[in-house]
Amino acid sequence: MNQASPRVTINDVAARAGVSKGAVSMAFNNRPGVSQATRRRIFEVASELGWSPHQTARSLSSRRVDIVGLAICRPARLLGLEPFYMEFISGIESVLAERSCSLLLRLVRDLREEITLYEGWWRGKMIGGAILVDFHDDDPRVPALRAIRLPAVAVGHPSLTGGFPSVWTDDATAVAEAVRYLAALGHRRIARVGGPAGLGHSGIRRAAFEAAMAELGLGGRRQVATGFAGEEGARATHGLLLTPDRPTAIVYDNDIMAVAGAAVAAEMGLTVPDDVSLLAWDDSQLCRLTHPPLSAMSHDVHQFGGEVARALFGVIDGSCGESLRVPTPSLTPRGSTGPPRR
Amino acid sequence: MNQASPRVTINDVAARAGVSKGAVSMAFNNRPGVSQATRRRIFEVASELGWSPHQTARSLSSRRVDIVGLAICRPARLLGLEPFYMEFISGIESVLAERSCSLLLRLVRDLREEITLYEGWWRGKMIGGAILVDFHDDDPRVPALRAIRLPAVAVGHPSLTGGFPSVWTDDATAVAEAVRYLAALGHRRIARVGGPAGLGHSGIRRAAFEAAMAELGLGGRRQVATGFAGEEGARATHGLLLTPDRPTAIVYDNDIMAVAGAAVAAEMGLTVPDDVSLLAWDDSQLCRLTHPPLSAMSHDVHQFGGEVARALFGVIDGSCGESLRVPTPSLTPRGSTGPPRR
DNA sequence: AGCCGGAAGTGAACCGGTAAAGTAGTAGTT
DNA sequence: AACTACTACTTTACCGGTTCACTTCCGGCT
Repeated sequence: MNQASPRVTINDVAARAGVSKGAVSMAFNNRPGVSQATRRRIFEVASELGWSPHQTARSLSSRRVDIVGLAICRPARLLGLEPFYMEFISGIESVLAERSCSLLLRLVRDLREEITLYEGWWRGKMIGGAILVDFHDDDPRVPALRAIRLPAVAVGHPSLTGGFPSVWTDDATAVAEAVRYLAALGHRRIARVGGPAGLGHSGIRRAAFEAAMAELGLGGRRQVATGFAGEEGARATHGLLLTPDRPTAIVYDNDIMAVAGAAVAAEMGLTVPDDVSLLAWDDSQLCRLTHPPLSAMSHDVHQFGGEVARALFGVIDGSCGESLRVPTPSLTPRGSTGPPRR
Repeated sequence: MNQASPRVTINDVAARAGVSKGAVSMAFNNRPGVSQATRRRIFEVASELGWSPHQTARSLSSRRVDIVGLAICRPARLLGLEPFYMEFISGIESVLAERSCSLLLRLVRDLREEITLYEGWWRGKMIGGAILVDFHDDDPRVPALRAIRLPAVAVGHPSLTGGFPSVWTDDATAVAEAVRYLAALGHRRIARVGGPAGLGHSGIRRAAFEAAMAELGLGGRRQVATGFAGEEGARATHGLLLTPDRPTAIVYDNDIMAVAGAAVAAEMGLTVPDDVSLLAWDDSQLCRLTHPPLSAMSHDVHQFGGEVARALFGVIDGSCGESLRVPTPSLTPRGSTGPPRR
């Protein structure tokens, strides 16, 4: 009866198995140097005693940490809504778990806080590497985190991530496809509701939209830069639909804004897609829960997260520091897009 | 020129500041024993050298960890949609950050995996405590995690959490309020679309619904136990609305299912709320993005998360191990509920 | 018999901090 | 002057692993 089993350490296991603690260590890191028989005995004793290696001690001496950090800088209320992140995180996890790594998550309010956080985590050796998201133009994280040599993978077009290896989707091509699709349906007044102006990928999409519209000879296009929140999407949609030559199709930068846009259209007595076509982005299940279901530029966010995690491992163990492009979001037409009413 | 500045440790700081490393340690943990002047000098040197204490080493000797664990066991795709969790997490974070703690997050597939994970985390001293969510009837986590003495706070009614201090909302009262509200509007055939049968809080709500209906003398009530996914909510709604004496009001267990329910109603040509009233639960912003906006039993999930974190600190430092009830979800009527059509 | 090589295992030195006991030095008390 | 009480440190022993140089032991080869 181990009445008070205070804390069992590698020493207890070693003693009980009749070996030195070095042997136990070797056994548990399956390194050569212990016979099969001894190895087995050590494992038996360990499970008998309910011992697992103390991660903290382990990483102190081995100088590797099985934790990666992720800071997300968006208002909390907004994050909850955005299906993207949870799915992204779950994708990351799925790969981390393979290596029994864990994810340290923090929601921050601004980039300064994010920088401070990463500095602390990295200098304090709490994390082995980090995942950086939501790049801005002239992102202050780039110089700050390069300076401390934080091993990191960025999410976003390589032109934005200032030298951090990145994983990205070809948003420009996807936007062009979206525009061409709507144009092919007969739309000529196409608008776009995008994320904040300073945000890198919003900028890319914005430019791509301009270019695609120009190429098709479609003037009068309108783009709105807003947040990512549903309410902002609603406001933007409202604004667009109240203009005299209102657009007959709207492309959104995420799901939430598109859903909000659909509600606004309904409220204004407009029929989707006859009066206005709506095209969402990301394509979470949310798109299938509305009526009509939303057409979307869809991509596999879960897998995307997985690739990011894999890339990070490449950076951490130095085996690979290349950027990686994952499949371009592809058009998934549903009920919310169609030819404009005559 | 520190060409290769390999790693600066407390020793370097101590040496450079002309004190012992003990002094540096005291200064950085603002403990008495160093004069203001020395303290200041130590900080100067530290920032000059870009040193922060090595968290791993620190927690090895001080035997405290500034990390708390959270495992969530729901299908990934589903999690992304559920606004609840992100908001909950952000609430937790807001309190953790005050103590510069971090959150270790993991998504698991089943309770066995969750148990294994917590055991590993706790035995490996990776976490100082944990947050347990989604209790089931006879939850296997209870005996397993009590056995290893994991400091934890549970989310859910104390009757479910097997002795773990818990933070909970009075769902039973809220359900009763919901039912009485709908009955007062004139509804007599009220249905409920709930979460999985085995899930603790679903059970509580289910029983409360039964009781409230019985009390009002309303028979013919119907409850469906399903998942939490939108599609499941849609299917359940579909089923309910196709019955001959279809309900005139439906209460959902979360936002997503209610949104999906609204789409189903629209698809079937039913008007909300005239033909059918819909009442959501949790009340994320999603409820305000549909048309009509969804009435909901709303509560402050962000704050709820915060209380959970605070309770966990109480458990970890032994100052408090009491369960805590936070405000009961309150009715927020919007456009999706109204009197039934004559 | 003597030598070599490899497998199995030991022991001690770390990793970078914290904590607690010990030491000056200084001021106040009687 | 001797004793006490503090403050401001220093010293030293951990915390619980990993790593690496070094010993043993054993079989095979010449």
